[in-house]
Amino acid sequence: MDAKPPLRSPTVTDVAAAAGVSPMTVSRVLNGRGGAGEETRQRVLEAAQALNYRPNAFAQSLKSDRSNTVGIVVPDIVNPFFPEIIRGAELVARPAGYTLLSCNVVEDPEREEEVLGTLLDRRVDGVIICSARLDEERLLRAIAPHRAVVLINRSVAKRYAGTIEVDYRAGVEAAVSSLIAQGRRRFVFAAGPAYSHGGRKRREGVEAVLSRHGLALVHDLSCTPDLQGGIELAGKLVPRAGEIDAVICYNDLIALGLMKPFETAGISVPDQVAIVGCDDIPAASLVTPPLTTLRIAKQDLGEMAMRMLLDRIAGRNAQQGIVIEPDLILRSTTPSDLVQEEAGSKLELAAARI
Amino acid sequence: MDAKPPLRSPTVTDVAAAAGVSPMTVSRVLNGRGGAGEETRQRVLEAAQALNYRPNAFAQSLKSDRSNTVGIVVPDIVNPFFPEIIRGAELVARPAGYTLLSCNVVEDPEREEEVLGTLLDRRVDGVIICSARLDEERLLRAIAPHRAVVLINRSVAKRYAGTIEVDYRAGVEAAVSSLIAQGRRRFVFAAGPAYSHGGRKRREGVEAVLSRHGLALVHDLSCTPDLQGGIELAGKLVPRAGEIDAVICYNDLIALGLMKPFETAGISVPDQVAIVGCDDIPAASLVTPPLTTLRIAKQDLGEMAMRMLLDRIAGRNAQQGIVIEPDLILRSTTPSDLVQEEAGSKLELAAARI
DNA sequence: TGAAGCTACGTTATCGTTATCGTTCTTTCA
DNA sequence: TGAAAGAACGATAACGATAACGTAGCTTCA
Repeated sequence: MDAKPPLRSPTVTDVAAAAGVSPMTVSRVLNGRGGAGEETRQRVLEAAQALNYRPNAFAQSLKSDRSNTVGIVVPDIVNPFFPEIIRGAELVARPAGYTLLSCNVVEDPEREEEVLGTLLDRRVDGVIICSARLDEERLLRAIAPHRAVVLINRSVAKRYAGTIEVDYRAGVEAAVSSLIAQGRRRFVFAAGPAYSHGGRKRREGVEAVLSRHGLALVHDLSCTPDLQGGIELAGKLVPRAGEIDAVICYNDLIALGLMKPFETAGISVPDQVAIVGCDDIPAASLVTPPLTTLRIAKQDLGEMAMRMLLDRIAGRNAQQGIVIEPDLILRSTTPSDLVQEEAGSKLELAAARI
Repeated sequence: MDAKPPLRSPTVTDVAAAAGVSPMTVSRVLNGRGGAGEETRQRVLEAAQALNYRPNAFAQSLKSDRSNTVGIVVPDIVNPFFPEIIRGAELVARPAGYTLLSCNVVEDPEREEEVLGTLLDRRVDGVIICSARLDEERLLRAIAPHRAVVLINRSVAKRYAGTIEVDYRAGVEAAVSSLIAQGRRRFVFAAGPAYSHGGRKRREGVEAVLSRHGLALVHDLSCTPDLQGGIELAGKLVPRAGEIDAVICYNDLIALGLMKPFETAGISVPDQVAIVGCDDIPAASLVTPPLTTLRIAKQDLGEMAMRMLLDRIAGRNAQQGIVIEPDLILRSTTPSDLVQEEAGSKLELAAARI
């Protein structure tokens, strides 16, 4: 129990010496490949146990050309949307014998490229990329050398990657439709990062419904997809509050960022201005008034992505693209005759769209 | 640009062949060790570029016995406290040439042990462990084989690991003192995981101040350190609301979890019951009323931990233990004659304690 | 009884990199 | 002019694990 940091960890050779056999026999025993006598097997196992032997993953990977490691790249680990995805992915990866390497890109395309390179150096068996911010060409170049790729919220030619997309467009259409039904006409779209694929889908959803009603966006403003972005955006919107009556936000963080400044400025939500978020992060239901938003099954998303990735690594490219539908969660930042009960309330989108 | 997944990635030998030199020369050039002629250098660099060569990290690690990888273990990546720490750690690790392997333990000691083993298999050069949940003996056994270890919020004999601790005890004392000054007498401690070291410190802080005033805890209840835990705890506290006038919570999530049920039950916060959280996660300032809490510089914490770890990896064990002080952020879940302004308000603890 | 077949191992070679040492060729200066 | 020093590079071996093959000893049955 006197644990001093061991200068060198034991190798197969050490175990072999201790058990009085060849390294190969140790390998055979430890990998359960058979071809070793029962008595020898016991001796080897005891020796390995005694030395606290652990196979060197580098040596194994070098030989086998498989790292049993998969990567997941997220734009910002501090955004509550992503940790749940990571958790889902990990929940699937670990029982399958894979270690998950999660990489944070801090919303920086350069970093995204760099990180995909680092993952390549580590010879990951596959990568999941969430909300890739790179442009098409650089993205393709970055994923090309990878053995298996799954993209979340980004589409790309099928041969390059599997995709899982949230049908933001439909979700946003449901939200906007519901607001129009309640008489709102003067919409603002609080877009997130300009290069976001999901952001474009959301905008399409807003514009589609508006144009169907002969309306157009009053403002289309971009900001960073975090609380600070929402706060800054509020600075621009407050002076023009009279011109608007609804804000559709790229995500919940932006929406939450808007709320305090609006309250301070005496802009009442939802009476004067309605606010809709996206993602349904935990904080959305905690604030006052609780935030109307699009719920996405984040952990499921991570699990599905990882299952798809493992399939692709194994050469089974059965599922090429999955689309999941968000649920419109009506809370109190949008006016409503019937605000849903909080517990377990879900309005299936399919139903919500006409 | 026709990017089909390459069956085999190029090796030094491929580059060497392309440049008409030996593999050794390629290695020399790419590692900038000198000992290569300028003209040769150019040829090699061009060849490497053309083949899109990337050194195999496994082979390098196998030779050098260094992985340039460090691990960080957190109890729950979905708890907003931890992603900020991870981000801080990554911000320091990457420029130093290290890849960060972050592992999620889902509040399970078994998993913690398993994960430390996995990291060992990957031959990480060091590990940061946040809020280790393992008991002393198993923790020591688990960290012993690691080359360098830094513990966040857990102490252990100096020879085994560097430590960074938040002085929760002092922080909680400040919070409780301030409540007592305002006439609160009937305290509940909403403890988190029973095996949490930081939790014990917090309890000590509460009890120290209470006993100084001849008081004792009315209830000492444990729950999971997440929203759900707070909600469940509220179920127990609501019926006994008459017996209490202040709840000190293990963390903000528990505190936030209490608030909605309290509101629903007509228990007014802070008039009837004051609530104090811990961590100052973003949601704490967004809810109504905003949550009084202990602010911890989470990203700094991650950065410091990583710097300490890199020092230890390099053999510089200068800093053995660091203690950081939390700031008591007085918001509106505690009564106050002078509620602090939100922007930039910090009450330095040293000052807050008498 | 002896050839074939099987089991239980050991030997060798290999994955990709790089430290070490050796070789060749050029330069330098007594 | 020749010995010594240095520069530029190649050959070899090793990191740890294991696939492929080799071999010794035993069993089996014509």
